[in-house]
Amino acid sequence: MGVKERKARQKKFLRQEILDAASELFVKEGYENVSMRRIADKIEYSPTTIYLYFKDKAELLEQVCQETFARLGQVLVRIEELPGDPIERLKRGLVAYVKFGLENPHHYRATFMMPIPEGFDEEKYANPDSPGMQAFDFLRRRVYDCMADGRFRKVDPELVSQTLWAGVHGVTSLLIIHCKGFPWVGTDQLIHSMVDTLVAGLSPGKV
Amino acid sequence: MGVKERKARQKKFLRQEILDAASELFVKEGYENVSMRRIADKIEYSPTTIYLYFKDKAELLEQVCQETFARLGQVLVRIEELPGDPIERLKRGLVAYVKFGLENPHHYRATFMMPIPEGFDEEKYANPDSPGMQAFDFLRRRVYDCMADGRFRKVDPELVSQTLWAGVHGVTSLLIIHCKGFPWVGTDQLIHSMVDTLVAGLSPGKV
DNA sequence: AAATATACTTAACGGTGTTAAGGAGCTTCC
DNA sequence: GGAAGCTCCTTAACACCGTTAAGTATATTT
Repeated sequence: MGVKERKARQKKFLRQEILDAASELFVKEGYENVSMRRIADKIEYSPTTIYLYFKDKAELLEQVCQETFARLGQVLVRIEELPGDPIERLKRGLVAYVKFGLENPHHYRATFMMPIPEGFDEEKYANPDSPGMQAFDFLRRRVYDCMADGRFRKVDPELVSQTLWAGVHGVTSLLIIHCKGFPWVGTDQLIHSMVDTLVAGLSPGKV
Repeated sequence: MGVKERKARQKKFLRQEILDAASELFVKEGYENVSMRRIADKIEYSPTTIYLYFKDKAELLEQVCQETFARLGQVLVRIEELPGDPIERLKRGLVAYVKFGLENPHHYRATFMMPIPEGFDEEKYANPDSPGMQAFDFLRRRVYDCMADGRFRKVDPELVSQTLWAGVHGVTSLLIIHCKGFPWVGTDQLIHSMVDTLVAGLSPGKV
């Protein structure tokens, strides 16, 4: 009587196939250029089949992005395991965040640069198990480490974490859009300038 | 023989009416919810008429955004005229930038958070007379002031300007998206934390 | 009065996300 | 064994979208 299980497996398989097809198109073409019909074509099912597995396009792409951001989590975990100065570990994490964003520009854009769709399931974002939240928790821990070590001034660690996030997000999103014709300094230069400047500004000893 | 002039005036008038209608819809509904047809409805012309005045939707909305960002320029000019400490003037400008973005979220998003449309007229952005570039020039001048006054460490002022921009852009765009459910600290707190931290990090005397 | 130019419209193309209704094929039950 | 029901998927359609080609009415020029 393993029939039920096989069917369940098959359902799960197709679901994953949809996710994979969507992700691949998404990476290549970006949010506005991947349509439900094109995804359907790719997996050789009718477009409406996708709706049996995902509520709508927004949910599908949200899942795709979650899969991707889970990989960021892995990167950060690896950094967390490395030994080192709390400041250095924080900096490494921040730089890794930007690089990850630049390597997955479409996923990054869909996640952090698009308006929340109307069905604003607040829980999704608040959910502490979501990859995004886990990434932020990594940052928060690094901030606590730095404070515990006396390497940061003692101010609200939540505020500090959000400031750092906003900083690296600023670099990431600006470089993703990358207004052409603008006389940019080098990418790495800008990333490190942001990280170093913020960390310096948070350090004790001055004003 | 003022007929030609009258006609030219009328053309200009309709062009402006299209811009105004687009801007109003844009403010209320955001990029993806303002369609050429809805703009046309609003001014009681057929949709195709718009194409006699603007190449496509991207150009129309770009013009709308330019009009809006020209207002940011005015705000910054006013700040530039105020007396004060170079650091204070810089900070005021940075804070004004974020507030402006938060007051015009859809325009801000269209300008700095959307992929450049395919017709990537590089000159448009590079053009030093564009409102965006003028705003950046304001920032650049403030940075030079701070350096000349010895209030900033002497590093590449271009890099510093871009770092500051990325910082305020990060706060602005994050607050515009404003992932619901996330335990944000206060808006003003975050803005000032970013500005103060960056400025502190750029100040001489440490590290 | 005829020809031309201007300003606008109608109709259409090819695309989009999404839903309602229907149809095969398998499972269950009388 | 056959009827009923359930699962999974498809076809067809709706209501939009940006954009273009072709046509029309009005005003200007010749």
